[in-house]
Amino acid sequence: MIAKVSLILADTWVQGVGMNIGQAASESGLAAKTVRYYEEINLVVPARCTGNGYRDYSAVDVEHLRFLQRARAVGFGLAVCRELLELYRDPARRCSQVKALVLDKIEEIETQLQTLVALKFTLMTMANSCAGDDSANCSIIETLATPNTTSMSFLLVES
Amino acid sequence: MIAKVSLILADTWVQGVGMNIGQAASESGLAAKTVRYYEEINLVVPARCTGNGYRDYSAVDVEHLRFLQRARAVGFGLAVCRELLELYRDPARRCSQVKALVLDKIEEIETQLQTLVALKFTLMTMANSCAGDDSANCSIIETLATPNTTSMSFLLVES
DNA sequence: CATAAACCTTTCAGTAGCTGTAAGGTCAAC
DNA sequence: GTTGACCTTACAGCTACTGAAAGGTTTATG
Repeated sequence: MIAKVSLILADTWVQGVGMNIGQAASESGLAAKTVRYYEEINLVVPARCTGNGYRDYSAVDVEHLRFLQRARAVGFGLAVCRELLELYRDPARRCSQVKALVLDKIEEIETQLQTLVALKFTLMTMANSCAGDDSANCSIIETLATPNTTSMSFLLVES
Repeated sequence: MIAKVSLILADTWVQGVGMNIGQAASESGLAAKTVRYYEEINLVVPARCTGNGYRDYSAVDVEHLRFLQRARAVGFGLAVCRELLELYRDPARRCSQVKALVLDKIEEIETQLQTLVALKFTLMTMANSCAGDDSANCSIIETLATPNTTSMSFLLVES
């Protein structure tokens, strides 16, 4: 009897209730490989069809995938995305927790911006002082080869 | 006779002529592990002491390591660093080749800057619209969960 | 009904540029 | 002689995927 019931359950469950990975991927804006990867690291773990072993994504799964896609698109790393997703799922979350993560990220980006602006300035200084002709004399190469306090000194700050 | 000569050569060559990796690292501003890595990928390959197998860096090796340190510090990837180092070593280089690499890098940084500015803008918009209090209602979470044409639409450009 | 295209599955390796760890050999000083 | 600071190799891990190989399933078409 038990075996029979199991068989019936299995039969009715061969074709998944939700969608295959391809559709979940296109609906969430992620690559199918990325979606599999998110399962591997336990971010979004779908059900499985018993018949063919295909992944079976529910509407909620896709919602979570889309959430992750957006969180990644604004620059959060996967560790923070995981936190954000947990907060999203948690009805007892506090808004301040979310905001703190965003403010941290803004600060991080601010730091990156300052670094990039400094790099750009240095590179433009180099380029401007360089003839760019066919000779072997190159002020850029010289700057890279020789300690030059004028144009590279501020880079010491980040070391 | 031959064996004897070899032994003499080995004896006179046990202690390297240059310096050990530790000193080469500190003189170039790189970590010793990084210097070993640069050898592994054939960027700077030092001689070896025959006695103990220690790496033996010449003054020229250290010059090259320092060059790489500077090139990395202004943001070049290792592939471009390799090109720059080859140009540095090449007396037949043309200055324009060097300048082209720098101009490419400036353009790349410009793109990154634009991306980061856009991200920062989005995140600040999110943060500003968020109370950051103890309630579960959070406009940031809502923005990430729901397609919001107002604050996230421009991110579609980079996809 | 056969077959080909378009799906799906797993596993492994690779990307960039290191960094950490383990397990050990060598050297200089006290 | 022994302690501590150096050096060696080799392997694993980090981020966030991506590509490729080798195969099973489903669907559309002739």
